Amino acid sequence: MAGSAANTPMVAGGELEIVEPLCAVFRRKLKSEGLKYTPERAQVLDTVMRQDGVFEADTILKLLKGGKVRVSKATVYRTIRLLQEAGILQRVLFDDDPEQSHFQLVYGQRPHDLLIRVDTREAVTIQVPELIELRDKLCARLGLSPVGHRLQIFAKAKG
Amino acid sequence: MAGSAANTPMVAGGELEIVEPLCAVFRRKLKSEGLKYTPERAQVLDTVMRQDGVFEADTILKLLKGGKVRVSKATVYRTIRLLQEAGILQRVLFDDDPEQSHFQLVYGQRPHDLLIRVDTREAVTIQVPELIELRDKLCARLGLSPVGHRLQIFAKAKG
DNA sequence: GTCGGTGCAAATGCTTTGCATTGAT
DNA sequence: ATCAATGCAAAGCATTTGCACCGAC
Repeated sequence: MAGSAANTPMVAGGELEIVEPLCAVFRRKLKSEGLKYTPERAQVLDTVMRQDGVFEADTILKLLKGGKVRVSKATVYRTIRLLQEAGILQRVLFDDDPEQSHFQLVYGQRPHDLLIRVDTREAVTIQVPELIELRDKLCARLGLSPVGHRLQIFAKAKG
Repeated sequence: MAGSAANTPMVAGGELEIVEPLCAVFRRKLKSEGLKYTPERAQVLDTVMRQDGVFEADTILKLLKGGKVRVSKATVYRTIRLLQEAGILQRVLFDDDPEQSHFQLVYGQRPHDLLIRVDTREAVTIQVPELIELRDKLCARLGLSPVGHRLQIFAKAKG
């Protein structure tokens, strides 16, 4: 199975197979906890969805300034937390910035792994299907159920 | 290649093949930047080395209270940063604790991946040799040199 | 003897929270 | 109509920094 074209790690461009609209996922999560789908939350989700790659809470806040709906800093943070719980967002770790939290979209079941160029600080989303196999096999051997994973590969220009 | 015993992911207990004493690694890094190997830095390194799995700056600080050498909070943080730069420590991400940074030892060339139990919040070090192959292959295809990686697998008790 | 390191405490900056008011269901 | 969500600003907290003194090379 190794080496087949379909199983080869691929860099995912922007093409995304969205099985279900993200807002539906979010609404479901909210409803399941008796929470409300407010215009502010909708607006935050909308802005988050437009993000490409890794972003920060502050970025979202700034993008929302001047939008149709006024959203406060507190609500941005509160909503980001909800989006994490909903499995829509995931925090990402950057070694050189302990202060700020970084996020990425991880909607759908497919994990979005990252290739981070240490020379350019550029982060590209990649997909490594074999990793999921590996992960599931390992969990099975330990008698555990995989819940998810997170991979970051660090690389630099050859030379 | 999949399925061969030698290549199967393994849980690494505590057995560590240390090729070179950690303090030698640290001293070399310090010397290379014209920095000094002080008793405080030695003490922080010593305490860090005793840690098993993931720990926090605050833990180190508390363990150092009452030790032979008095080490301040500032020095603990400054030293942890140096240890990160030296490739001895790496930050680890916990989704539910954005405030505090978590660290783990990553001395030696072997990456220390983590299996995190979401039910018990327990973190176990694992080794996944196939991942390195995968990583190197992917980088090669993109014309990049792998520098390192970080993997966290989240799992819970089966049921 | 020099120059960087340490300790202290104050500053920093992201994130969270309390409370009065507003708004979704 | 009700009960939770929002906004504001203040609080909270891990981490960083300025400065006077101390110690390794």
